[in-house]
Parts: sequence; C-alpha cells; structure tokens
Amino acid sequence: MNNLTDNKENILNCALSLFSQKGYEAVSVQEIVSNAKITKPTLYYYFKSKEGVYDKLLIKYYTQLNSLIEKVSHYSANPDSYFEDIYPILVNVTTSYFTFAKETPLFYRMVLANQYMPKSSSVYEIMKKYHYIQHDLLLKMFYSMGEIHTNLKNKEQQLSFSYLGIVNTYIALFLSDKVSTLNCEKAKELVHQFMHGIYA
Amino acid sequence: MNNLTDNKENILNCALSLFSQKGYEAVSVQEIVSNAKITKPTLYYYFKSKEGVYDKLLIKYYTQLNSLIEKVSHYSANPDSYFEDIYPILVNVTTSYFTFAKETPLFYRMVLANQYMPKSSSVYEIMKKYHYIQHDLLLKMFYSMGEIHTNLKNKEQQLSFSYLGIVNTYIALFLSDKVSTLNCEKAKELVHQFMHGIYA
DNA sequence: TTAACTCTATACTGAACGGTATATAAAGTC
DNA sequence: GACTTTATATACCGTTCAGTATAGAGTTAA
Repeated sequence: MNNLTDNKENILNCALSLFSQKGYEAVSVQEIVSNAKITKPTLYYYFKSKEGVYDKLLIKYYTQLNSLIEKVSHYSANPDSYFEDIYPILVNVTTSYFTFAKETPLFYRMVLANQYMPKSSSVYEIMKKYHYIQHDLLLKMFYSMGEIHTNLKNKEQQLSFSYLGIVNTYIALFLSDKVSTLNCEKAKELVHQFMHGIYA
Repeated sequence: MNNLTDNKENILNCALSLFSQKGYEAVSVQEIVSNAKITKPTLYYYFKSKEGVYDKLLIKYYTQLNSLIEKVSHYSANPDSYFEDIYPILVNVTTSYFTFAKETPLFYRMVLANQYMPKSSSVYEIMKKYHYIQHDLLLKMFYSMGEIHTNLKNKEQQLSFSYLGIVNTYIALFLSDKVSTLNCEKAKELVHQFMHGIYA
C-alpha cells in the first residue's frame, strides 16, 4: 500500500470504528494498525501520535456536521407566519442532524459520547474545540428567536440545550435500533413536541 | 488503617472521584490505590478486580438513584385535576433527579457519561445492569399516563426519552456551572416546558 | 547513475498495565 | 498464650502501552 490518501483514510476509518465502539482510551494504537493492516511507524508517520489520529478524525467529521448546522440554523424572522418562522428552521436543523447521523452513525455515536465526556479525559481539550461549535450555533439561533419572540427571552440557553437533548435522544434511539426511522416526518414530530408540548 | 468499612469506603470514594473525572478506562488501579493511600493487594483483597471496584461503586449509587425514582414515579390518575395528575408526578420525579445530582455530583457525571457509553466498552455490561433501571421506571410511568391520556398513546417511548434527555441537559448545565440552581422552581419550569412547549 | 525525498517496515524502548505470590501484622477466639 | 482468621504489605509477573531508531523500498529529478 503506497497511496497517501488510501493510507490516511484507511487509518481514519479503522480508528473511527474502534473509537466509536470502545471509546478513545480503550483503543490501542496496535489495534488500529492491526485493523488497518499497516505497522505502527506508518501511523506515526502520518499522524505523529494517537492523539493526532483522533484530532484529524474529529476535524474531518465535525467540520461536516458544523457546516451543515451552520447552513440551516440562521433564523430569519417571520413571526406572522407559523410555517415560515421558527417551525421550519427547527425542522431543517433537526432534519440535518438526522441526515448526518444516518450517514455517519459511527461518528454520531462518538458525538453522543462526547456530549458528557469527563473533563479530565486526555482528549477532552481536543474534543472541546470541535464539539461545542454546534452548541454555539444553536444558542445563537435561539437568541435570534428570542429577539423576536419575547416569551422565549431569557430562556434561550435552556431551550437550546433542551432542544439538542431531545434531538440526541431521538438519534440515540435510532442508533440503538429502538426506532426504525429518522426522517422528515420524525423531525416534524420532534419539533412539534418541543414547541407545543406533550399533548399537542 | 485496619477498619473494614473505612477502607472499602475510602477506596470507593477515590475510585468515584477518578472515574468521574477521567472515565473508567483512563484510571489505573495504581492511581486509585495511590489516592487511597493503600497498596494494590489491599484493593484486590476487598474487590477482587478493578471491575469489582466499579461494580460495587455502581451498586452503591444506582441503588440510591433507582430507589428514589421508583418511589416517586408511580402515576395515579387524576385527569380532571391538572395539579394532581401528570404535572406533580413529573415535578416530583424531576426534583428527585435534581436532588440526587446535587448530593452526588461526581456520580451523576458518571451517570451522564454512561448514557451514551460505547457498547463495546469493557464495563458496558456491568453499567447496563444498573443504569437502565431508571429508564424502565420512567417508561412504565409514561405507559401508565398513556392509558389515561389518549394523546400520549403510542408516543410513550419517545416522550420518556425526551423527558430524561431534558432533565439530563438541565443537570449537565448545573454541573458545568452554567446554571446556578437546581431547585423545585427549576423542576416546575422544566416540566412546564416539557408539557406545554416553548411558548408557554 | 546518484541523490533526495517519501513511504513502509522490523525490531526495539522504558514505562505502565491489571493482577499475584508470599510474608507478616493485626484482630478475634478459645 | 496459642491458634485461627482477617487484613496489609513488599516484591514480583507477563503483557501491553505509546512511541522510536533505523533500514530499506519506491519514486523523481538532475
């Protein structure tokens, strides 16, 4: 194997699978290279360290996720039209999350695990750089909504976190095979529940 | 140190702190015994293995959490009285979670991390025995509610998970010092939002 | 052909890992 | 006090850990 792209990608794919299944700490470099069918110095040649592998892996996937959320989370107010105001934005954001999770289930398992990663974990600081960008985007979005909708004012943070909390539980259910679909209908359902409560 | 209870408790306390901060895999037995100021054979005398420490730790705390939730999660219907039906049950359950998290913040950080623990983690099977009991209790509660309130019917699972998702995000915010209080008012606020949506 | 650069390997490093063998100290019982 | 049981230690075990030194293969340009 002498192709730069193939080797890097191969290593990242093996690392993704292993980190996703067992967590970073429990996966050894030896295990990654065994799965990738290369030797350790090759991995170190490309990535310098185990953490280097982790860093590049997170850059690769979080960049995608964050771009996706960045693209759909801009709130432009239409307070007089329910179907052109908060509702469609949240449906779009939710659908984007669902789409991403369906396309990259292994990575999304890592995203879920990262949500509550212990702060003294050896890779917390690396993870932090990428993971919380989406939080900022969502928070920004809710602050925009709070400017127009006064009953959201001063609740932006908890709404933003609650919303993401619900999205993540839906995705976790899907990834656990407890829910068979994650589509636009599900997104609408989720947003409807979030916006209007359990009776609606 | 020759007191059985003191040594066991001491070891468990050190393990709790370390597991909470760094995750099980990243904490070595040497580190635990150094913190506990004992030697390894002493730990092995009481707990047989590193996993034994983990198991006993989880039994100690999950038993408390699960009992607490068991006690307050029984739904007895009062559909004609809002303040004697779903609302107060959910407030009580939420308050119980808050109380537990405030009393045992270190352990609750572990609970949060356990929520999305990778399935091939070496301690997933141990954790699973204790962690999901609360899920079952909540699910059972929501099924009871769904028998009386037909608009909850067929949504029990996602409501149950969504509810816990929100509770956990509130607690996570508190544990991250992003929210200064977790009291009965906060619980009411959470339940109100959950039941009635973001505008209410 | 040679030199330089890129890529991949074998063999190795010292430290750390979970756990163990054995001796001894401390506590309990008769 | 003698004996038994419980509790704690020193020293050790084989394996695994992340990472490294060095050699060699392949490619390219002069």
